[in-house]
Amino acid sequence: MVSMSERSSENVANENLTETKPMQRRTSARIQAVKEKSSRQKAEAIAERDEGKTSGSAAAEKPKRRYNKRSRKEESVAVVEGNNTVLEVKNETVGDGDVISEQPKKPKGNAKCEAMMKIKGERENKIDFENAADVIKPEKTDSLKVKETIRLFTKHYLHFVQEEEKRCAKAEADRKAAKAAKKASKSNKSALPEEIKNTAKRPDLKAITKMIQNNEILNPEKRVGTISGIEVGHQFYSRAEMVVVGFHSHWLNGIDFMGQSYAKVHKNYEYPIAIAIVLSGMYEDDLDNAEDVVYTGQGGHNLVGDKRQIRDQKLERGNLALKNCVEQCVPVRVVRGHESSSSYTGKIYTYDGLYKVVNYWAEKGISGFTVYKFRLRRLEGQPLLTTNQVYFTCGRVPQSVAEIRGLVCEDITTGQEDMPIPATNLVDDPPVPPTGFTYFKSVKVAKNVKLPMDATGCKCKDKCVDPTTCECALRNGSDFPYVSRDGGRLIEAKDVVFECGPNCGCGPGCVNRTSQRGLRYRLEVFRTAKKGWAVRSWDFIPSGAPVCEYTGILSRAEDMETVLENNYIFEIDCLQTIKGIGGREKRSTNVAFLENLLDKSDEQGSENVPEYCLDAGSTGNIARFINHCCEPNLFVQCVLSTHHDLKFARVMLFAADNIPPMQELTYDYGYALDSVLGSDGKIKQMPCYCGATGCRKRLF
DNA sequence: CATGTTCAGCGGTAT
DNA sequence: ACCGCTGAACATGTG
Repeated sequence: MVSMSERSSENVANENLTETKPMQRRTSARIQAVKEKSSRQKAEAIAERDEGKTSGSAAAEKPKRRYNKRSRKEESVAVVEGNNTVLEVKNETVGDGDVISEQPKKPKGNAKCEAMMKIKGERENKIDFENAADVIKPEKTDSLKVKETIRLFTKHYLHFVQEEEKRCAKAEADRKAAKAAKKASKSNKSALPEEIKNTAKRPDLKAITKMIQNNEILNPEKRVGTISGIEVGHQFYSRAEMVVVGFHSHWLNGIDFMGQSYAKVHKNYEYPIAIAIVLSGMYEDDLDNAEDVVYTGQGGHNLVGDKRQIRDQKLERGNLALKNCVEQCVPVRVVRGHESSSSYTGKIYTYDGLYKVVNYWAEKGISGFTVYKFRLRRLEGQPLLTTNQVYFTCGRVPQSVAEIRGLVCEDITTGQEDMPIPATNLVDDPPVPPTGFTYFKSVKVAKNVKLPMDATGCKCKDKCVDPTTCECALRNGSDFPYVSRDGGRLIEAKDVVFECGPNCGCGPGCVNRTSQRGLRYRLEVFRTAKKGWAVRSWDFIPSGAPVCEYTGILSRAEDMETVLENNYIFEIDCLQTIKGIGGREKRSTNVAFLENLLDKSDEQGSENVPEYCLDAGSTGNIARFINHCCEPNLFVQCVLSTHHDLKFARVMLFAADNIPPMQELTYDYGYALDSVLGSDGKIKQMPCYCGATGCRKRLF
């Protein structure tokens, strides 16, 4: 290998990317990052930069950038760490499944059951501060695994939604064609079957099947007790989500139990035993039942809406399993279903903790048939089942301007957005509104930047539907990147999304213009104690939905280098991300059209650093208030519509998860550690206060 | 808003 | 290998 110092600046650009990274003269925060971070490499990199400076080579003419990109957290003060994690340990330890399964078979009587609870209590108290870090380590990855598994599920789900939408569109087209054909030849009764097969209406179930086939189900083995990574209060947005994380293995049944087959593996129980139940149609009014529940067993239902019994229930299947739980003191995971607009399915399921099956009895139900009833009591020592967890969002989300506490500005957008964005401040005294910027809804272009507008459009009319003919769909790999459902959702993160633009024949309602329709959710800017301003939504945001664009002044990156300490600069690093140079995650799917674009940019000798950036320092939209998080709920997606130049790609933020109301919106700023240089030329560090379990502890 | 249809993995049983 | 249980999700129908 040629040693670094022997390289001339001219051949730098031709070197392979990994090697050239330390050679970059321009200190772009993300790009300059050295991926493998041995200190030796770092030292070499710095030495290289110094050399470039003094030698006056061509590359060195480009001055160092002295600002910190989007590092507005400098106002932040000291961090308090630890408290939260300790709490988490407590939560996790209570009701730990292993503790339960260690118990001998068939403890007799209640005394032993009580003893079990006590054992757990002692364990909980034993956890000390020093060991806490070790204990929670696996929990961190487990909760992340849960999140990732659900994201994977959503991806499959949206994929099947799209297939379904395609099928419906085709069916519709066929039907129209058939009608037209009939009109054309009236007498002819050529029997084109009007009825189109109604299959596969359940994309959620398709997604489950897919994940089973791919071995993507988390915790495929059933187990008693808690599931690591799923805390009390966890919200599921469909039954299917519970299946794919191994929390409740049926998408239909209320009672999940371990059958005889488990007797071979875990001999300490008499099977079947129930492990998880779903309380559906539980009305929010009977709060008294929160800790105490009377659950009706399964069987004998007529399986239709009127919910009437038509046969006697028998002590078998789930009922038998619950009975065995009484006798063997097996705790049961309890999930409650709630009607809620805060979900794409209209329902939310909350994990409300472990319950003990106290006793059971048979009685004659309303219709005169035998039903089994089970009294469940919530185990002690678990996180409180607060009103908020039962009512989650209700009551907390303001319904009108008058209800907003700490209001400091009614609408920071000055009426530009379709809905007002209020700002609140319950932190400062006196409460101050956000200042020092001008709200501007869309991107402004700097005087010395010429934005191309040369995208050739598709020839579709009204709405693009056929991905095999729509030119814009073809650019995305012969599929639209969005589904229409829920107002448009991105199926998965892409290198770049090609949307329809001004030269397309379709109208604004086209699914391939999903990110062009402005704000869809009632957002709020609120003041935090440690992180400055932050953003949250009053509405539920489904995973894959567009949240907002990052706007600012579209400027040449090199013009920014004279600016000191501008913390609101977003480098348009789409190209670099695709090439795998940047700090952001590499995405999937390479499409022929995109390959073409990349080749073209290579011919132009396009850089390994972003040429353009969005400066939201003085002018910008809501996105400039969104904080960084190491485990964020939004992701960055580059979008092209008016042109096909990756250097000027629009920057959109999409929901990475289903986001409940009032949860802070965050994305990963994408810094590589040690990639930002201060005005003194030294590596600058910035602590991260995001509070995620997997926090890197430093922003850069 | 009520009613109806379809969905597919599982636990158990028979082979 | 087969069969029946199960109630969620969603489409369709009705006033």
